[in-house]
Amino acid sequence: MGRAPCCDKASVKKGPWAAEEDVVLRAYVAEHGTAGNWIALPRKIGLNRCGKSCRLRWLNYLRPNIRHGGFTDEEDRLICSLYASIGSRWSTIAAQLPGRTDNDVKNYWNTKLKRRLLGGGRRPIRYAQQPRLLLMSPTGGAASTALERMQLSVQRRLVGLQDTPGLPFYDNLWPAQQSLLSPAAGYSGFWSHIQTSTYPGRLNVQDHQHAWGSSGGGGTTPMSTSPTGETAVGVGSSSSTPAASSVTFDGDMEDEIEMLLQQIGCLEEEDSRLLIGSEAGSAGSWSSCSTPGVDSVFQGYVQGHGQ
DNA sequence: AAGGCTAGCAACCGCACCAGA
DNA sequence: CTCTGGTGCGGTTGCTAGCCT
Repeated sequence: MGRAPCCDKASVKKGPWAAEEDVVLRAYVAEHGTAGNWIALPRKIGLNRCGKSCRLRWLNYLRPNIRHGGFTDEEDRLICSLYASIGSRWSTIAAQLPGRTDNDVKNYWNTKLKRRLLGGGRRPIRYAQQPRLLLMSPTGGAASTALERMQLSVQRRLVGLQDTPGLPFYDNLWPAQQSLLSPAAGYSGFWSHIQTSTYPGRLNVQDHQHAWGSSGGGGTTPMSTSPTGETAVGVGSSSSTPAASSVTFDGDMEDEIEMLLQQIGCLEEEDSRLLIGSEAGSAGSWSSCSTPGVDSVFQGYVQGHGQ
């Protein structure tokens, strides 16, 4: 049984806002503010609208100092960098862009940036003959899109992962990193974010959290090394030994990801090879990203979810 | 000129979280 | 502690204008 709807959807007006409605809403909010109750607001001012609709209209369109369109190159870079580091946290990303709304940023990403990054000239995925880094989904399948793999790569980089064959993922982290990322320490947001944004409906965070257990460490190994030498990176696999998918990505796909990462200006060429290839090497630092501020946003995001 | 297609964007939907009763 | 209402957020939908054939 679901909760009661916030309004009578059958009787409230839906669809595009009329200019008169905008005037009424803008005038009221300018004079009285929202008084902290959007649900009651439309009744007060005689608008036949849902309170949530009023709030959305105000936040995304009527609020002062809103900018629409005309995204600058700097904003493009910031959006791409933040998306790669924290995923589709549009409100967080929008907060870094004065005058931009989360809806605007989301639409801009979905219609322009994503297309620009992944658009024209995509090569078909070929199936590899040689062992390569596998970016695993929790169900054991490879991450299906270049974006997903890009996110996983960056996330892997962000937790300081290094390729050490035979060592489970979490055992491979520094103690400080383990405690930072441990759900036991209260930091579950990062993983739940990964679940919802990277693997909607496919990632079992609880399984992932189980990987630490109460004593931390052991159990599920979201990163594992397969018997064939393929290194699988996953988050919260429900299997203690994630089956290596038969799907791997050959040079073309790696080229594509490398290109994407280079396009958003976050990786030096040498670095991206370390990320994507199976060679051992240091994970580098996100602070080397050419877009200023991304590190601090990510750290803030981490801290915010750790409280 | 007309029909189909696509991109862009405003708005809706549903879920999660939080605070207060 | 539980319930309930309000809010915030991300994903999705649907409309419209412009482009293409």
